[in-house]
Amino acid sequence: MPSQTFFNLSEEKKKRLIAGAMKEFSSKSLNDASISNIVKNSKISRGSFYQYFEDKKDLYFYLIGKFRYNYRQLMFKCFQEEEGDFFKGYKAFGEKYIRLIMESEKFGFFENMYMHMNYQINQEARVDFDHADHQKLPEGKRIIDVVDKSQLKMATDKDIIDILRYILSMLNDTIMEGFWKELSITQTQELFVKRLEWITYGVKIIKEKEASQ
Amino acid sequence: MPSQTFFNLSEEKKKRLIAGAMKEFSSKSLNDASISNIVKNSKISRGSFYQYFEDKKDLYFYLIGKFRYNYRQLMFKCFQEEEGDFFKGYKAFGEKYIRLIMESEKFGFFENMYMHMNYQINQEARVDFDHADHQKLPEGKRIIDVVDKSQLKMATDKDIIDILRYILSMLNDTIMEGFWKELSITQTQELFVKRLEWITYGVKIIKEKEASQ
DNA sequence: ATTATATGTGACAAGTTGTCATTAATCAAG
DNA sequence: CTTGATTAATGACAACTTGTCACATATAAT
Repeated sequence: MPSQTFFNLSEEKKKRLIAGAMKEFSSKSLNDASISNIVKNSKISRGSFYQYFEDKKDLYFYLIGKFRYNYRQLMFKCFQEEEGDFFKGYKAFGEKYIRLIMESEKFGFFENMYMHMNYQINQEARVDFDHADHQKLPEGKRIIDVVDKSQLKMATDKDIIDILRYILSMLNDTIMEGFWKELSITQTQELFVKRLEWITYGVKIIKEKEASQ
Repeated sequence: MPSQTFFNLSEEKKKRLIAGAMKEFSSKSLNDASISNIVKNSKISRGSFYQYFEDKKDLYFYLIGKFRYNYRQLMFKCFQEEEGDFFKGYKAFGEKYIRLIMESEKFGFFENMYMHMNYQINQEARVDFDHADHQKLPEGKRIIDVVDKSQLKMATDKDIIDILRYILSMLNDTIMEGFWKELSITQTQELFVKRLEWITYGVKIIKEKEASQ
């Protein structure tokens, strides 16, 4: 987490630093980016940088948190609008989310983020993120409360959360694939929906007699 | 790709170098590993290293190729044994594959590989791998020829390949999760089978009248 | 005006990578 | 053998990193 010193900074200086960092991270991965470049870009001294941030990762996670769309809020809204329908709700959410990421003016940043994101970093960032606790849903409501559980085969809340989370990781995978193969927004959305259909309805043809499965 | 010079090396020297590299990569990610350590470990000069490999990645991809289990062969065998049944075949393959990775004496190497693998690296390694062309199935047979397509909803071969490939990426995700959460082999296998069931049979309860879906 | 406290600074040690002129070993042919 | 030609090995080097730290400079509080 950035130090208090950083948050005390004048808006002008904070903006300068964020812009300098975004410039670097928009063309380079976390690993290839250098602090030297960032301090040059933002015209602050090296010593100051280390007064604000522990290291490069600390700054990067801060930026991810700052520019990460509030997907929980969006997901909540989509499920609500589709009256809890699992397929329709997630479809709406996924399509909107893909558009937000791929249409963002921070395209370069997100592209690098997705292409170079690994499990380790993702988990670390998530811990950071959860800890910050920005993202509480209104009135303590949880996504799971707005999903129509009667549609799903899962019995426990734990399994429902599991499947929701798993589809989120599928969505992220699909976005990566979209960036890598330079798919259009529409193509990426279609790929996502195809996979969502697989998971929702299954890939196997079930014959009448074994339909009890 | 390593240079011809590397392949011309005496077995002793090659082994020394591979061992020195494995030592480094077993406790560090690709990014944290240093060539300086590798050449120290294997007692070769810095200049020689660059005569054998373009850079750190070049060596790393070579090792991945070398130690990567021949999953295609294994997959082929499993589908054959289960008479092409999609669920049974992939279940058998996934369980065996998880055991191979997590029981390997190269655990540290694989753990680091999985935890720090990102889309970019994965794709680059795959290109390297495909190019090397080690891994041709016997007699030009393809996995798709041994899968019972009549069980699946997909109409085209392209879609079948897509779903097979997608489940492979789900399997890798599950292994990452296993490493991260320090799950046992059995727990990781169970998680995989649960997800495979989701994808195979769908997560949604289908009522009689809409069963035509 | 005088302490405290909070910020800003760049030179620095200790590390990294990739290169390259030079030296050493190996091989082929007269 | 000996002489060239090819191929391989070497470590010093420039050019970059990163994180630290003694010091300079603001700002606030008494």
